[in-house]
Amino acid sequence: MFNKKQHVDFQGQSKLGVPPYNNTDSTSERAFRKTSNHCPHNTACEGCSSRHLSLCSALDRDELKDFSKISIDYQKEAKQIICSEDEEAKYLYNIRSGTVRISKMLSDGRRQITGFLFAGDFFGLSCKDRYNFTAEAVTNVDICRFPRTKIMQSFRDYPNLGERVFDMTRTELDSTHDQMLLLGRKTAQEKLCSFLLAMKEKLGRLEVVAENEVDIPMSRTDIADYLGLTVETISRQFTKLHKKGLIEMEGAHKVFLKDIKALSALAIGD
Amino acid sequence: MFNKKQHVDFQGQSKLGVPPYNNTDSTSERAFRKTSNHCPHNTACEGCSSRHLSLCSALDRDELKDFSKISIDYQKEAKQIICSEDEEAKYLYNIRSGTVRISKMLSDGRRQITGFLFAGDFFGLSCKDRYNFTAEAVTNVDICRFPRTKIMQSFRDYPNLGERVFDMTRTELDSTHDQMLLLGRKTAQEKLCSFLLAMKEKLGRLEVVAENEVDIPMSRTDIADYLGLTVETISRQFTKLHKKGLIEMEGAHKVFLKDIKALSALAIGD
DNA sequence: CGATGGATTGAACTGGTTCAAGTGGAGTGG
DNA sequence: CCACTCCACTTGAACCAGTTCAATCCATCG
Repeated sequence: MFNKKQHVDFQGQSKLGVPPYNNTDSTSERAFRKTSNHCPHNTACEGCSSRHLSLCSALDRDELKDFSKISIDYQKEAKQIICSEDEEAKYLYNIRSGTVRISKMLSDGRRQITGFLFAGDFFGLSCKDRYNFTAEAVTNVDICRFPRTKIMQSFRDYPNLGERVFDMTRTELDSTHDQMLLLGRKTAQEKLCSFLLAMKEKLGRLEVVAENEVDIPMSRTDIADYLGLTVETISRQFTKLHKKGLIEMEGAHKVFLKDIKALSALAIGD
Repeated sequence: MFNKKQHVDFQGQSKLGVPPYNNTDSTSERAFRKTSNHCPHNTACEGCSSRHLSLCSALDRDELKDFSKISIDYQKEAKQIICSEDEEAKYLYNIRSGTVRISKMLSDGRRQITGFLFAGDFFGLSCKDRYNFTAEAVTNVDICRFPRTKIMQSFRDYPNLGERVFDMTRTELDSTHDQMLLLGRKTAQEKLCSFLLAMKEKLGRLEVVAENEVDIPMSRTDIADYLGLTVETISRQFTKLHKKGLIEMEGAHKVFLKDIKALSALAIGD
């Protein structure tokens, strides 16, 4: 695969499941220790530590060293734009830490967030030569960027890597179908329950927190635009779940899921 | 790529753009002549004519002959199930002619159709070992089926083929994002206009019909479940577009788009 | 010709939106 | 350290797009 190629662009997002390694703040340190999916070479090597994250386990150490050379790392502050719709799609991005939102807009400002991405996820893998989405930092983020032409060559050079990314793209496609069911057919309450459980699942792999605690990084507006609702509805549904005794809040962003079973049932409309 | 592999399952749908070749009814004959993307070996060879369709241009004639051996062709009548959610995911399916719907359900019967597939499209490409969707024949369909284990090996044997399928998967992922924007943020009218234009686009490649004619193969209920609306709303929106003079109907399934420009504007909320 | 099932139409209803006001916590500056 | 501002969030009340329920139409088929 990838021996010859015309389309070298990118668009796609996938959960890669390997949190940042060389991040120095304590949360991320703990986060790294939590996952079992760290540097597969058992050496905390340079490649794994800084360049490509989740992709590293598809490569051996020497391959990794070469592969790392084509990327650059940098930061974006919360609310900054990483790339915009219709901009030339030059790069594949891999998130090393923080939260990113991927969105699309209608001309009158209506916005749909198609996904939230976390440490280990990548995006920018499309077949078009322009991004057809906007990516923005929700929190401060560490990013790793690969020129799309070069990474397409890497997929050819390292078939395991290409195969890994293909796997992740298919997994991502699966989850967009779940999201379509949510957007098209679930009620506001079902949507919010599904969201909270999905966040617990995703963030649970990256952060060490109490069993049923979820630290939601994004605003109510973001949640609304992700679930196809308004801020007001999100707020009311939080209140409703609280009154039912299913969740406890601490500020607007820390949620304790008091009854996972009941929330799961609500999430699928049982 | 695809030199070694653990996950060999499938889930995904992609537009491949090559209509059936050896189909004998006149519509399909014309359809075939319409596309320029036919047998790339200029021989109307056995492989291209019956087994794999859209994938054939990624292979030379000998490769194609081998590749064809792993598939079997068969038919399904309208309304029959091709594969079901939670059933063991043994096959990748390629549609040779007809229309298929891919859907997901909630336990109380609410249904979301995540996509309609036509000649040249494939599905069943997931990372899970069970399908997480149901595929049903909307019209009578000719299908070509590949055991997933064997086709994964084919991707390794013929890198061009694997790369082609990867491309198609990414394209499919792109279009699911457009659909999420539609489901989450568009009004009923915008949804129907978007749908009609998308159908014109897709079917226009497969059928020879008058410039602005669209022959919609699916029922109002299917359209509703695809757009996240009810049958009644679909019906009312058809009437509304007709009264505005933007479309003309002939029976419930033949639509003439009288003003593509206006419909396009309505589709994106301008 | 009556039966069956999809499509349309009408009328009442409602979940979620819209608009508007109020609350609370973090940051700023006097 | 307090007052002031800002902005995200919450709450309330009126509204409405789309749903629900019910009746009817209409094409096909035995």
